[in-house]
Amino acid sequence: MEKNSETGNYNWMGVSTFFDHQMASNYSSLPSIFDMSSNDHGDQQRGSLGFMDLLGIQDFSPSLFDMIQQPLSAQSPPPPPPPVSETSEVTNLPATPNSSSISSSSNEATTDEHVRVSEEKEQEKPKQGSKPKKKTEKRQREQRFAFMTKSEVDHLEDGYRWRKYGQKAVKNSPFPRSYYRCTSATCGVKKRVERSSDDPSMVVTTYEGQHTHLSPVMSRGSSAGISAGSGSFSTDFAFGSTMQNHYQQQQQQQQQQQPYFYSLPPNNSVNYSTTTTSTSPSHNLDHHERRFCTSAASLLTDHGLLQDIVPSDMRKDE
DNA sequence: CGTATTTGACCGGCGC
DNA sequence: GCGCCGGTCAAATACG
Repeated sequence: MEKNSETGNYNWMGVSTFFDHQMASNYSSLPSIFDMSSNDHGDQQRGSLGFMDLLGIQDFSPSLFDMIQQPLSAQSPPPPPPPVSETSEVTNLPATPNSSSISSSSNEATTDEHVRVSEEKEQEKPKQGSKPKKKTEKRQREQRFAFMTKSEVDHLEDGYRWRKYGQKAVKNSPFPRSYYRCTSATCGVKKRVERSSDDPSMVVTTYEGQHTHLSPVMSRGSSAGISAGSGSFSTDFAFGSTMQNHYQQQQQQQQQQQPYFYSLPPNNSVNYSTTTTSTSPSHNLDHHERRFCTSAASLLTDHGLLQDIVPSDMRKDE
């Protein structure tokens, strides 16, 4: 299991958006992305993730698992392993998962999401498996990007196609962890999906590696996703695509900051208040709250758009 | 028949 | 060294 000891500090950024079905319907051209309630195979539902795909998952994270299991420890150097369970989540979230509203996803079909993302630079890990490869080299992992999503479905649709290659029971959790790999032959991106034992309504998704190709959805309807800038999801698309390029550039020049996270559409789509007020059962919208945790200090110093979209109290890292 | 999922076995890392 | 555990493999199975 990876340790977060090396990760040190996490800087959390929170982004919340809300998703309404109507909006989703406007993007029928991007079926899978918004298909949160449809049943894929009868029992397996799919959620949507929109932005992630595109994230290109580049450099990130100490897995959320660590964050969850050792909540604050990552942020506070002297890790006093709180016997807590999910305090961390609560702590970092503007609205506690439970209380939060969202919890009660008003619409079944919809999904409220609370997302937390952790970022970490991990070393690349040689493929393990039957054949040992360079075992002398310290195991390295792909960069990871983890986040939590409040969702009823485990596997969030993110625009890419994934093939499940394993599932394991997780210690101290009644929920299994599923392992997925991008179906693209040349793409080695992997992702793990598991439900938080502390809050079953929360799905923890960890991406590892970066896509070497555009998402199927993007290639097929990129213009729709990017140009249509009136919804959080469209934002996600734009975000994702740009992020990919953005990160590639970053990797080359290793600099940069500019929390590109989210180029928000003019009118809304991002509504933090909904996150806190979503508690109201009568709410019709699905809420998505995404939290990003990045180890890049630079991202923190300059919040860029985040300054506008993220409530100060959400930026705890500061 | 091709593709995706399931699931038990296997492997390696890590803590004791 | 041993056992636990996370992660992956790959054969079997399911599905369209």
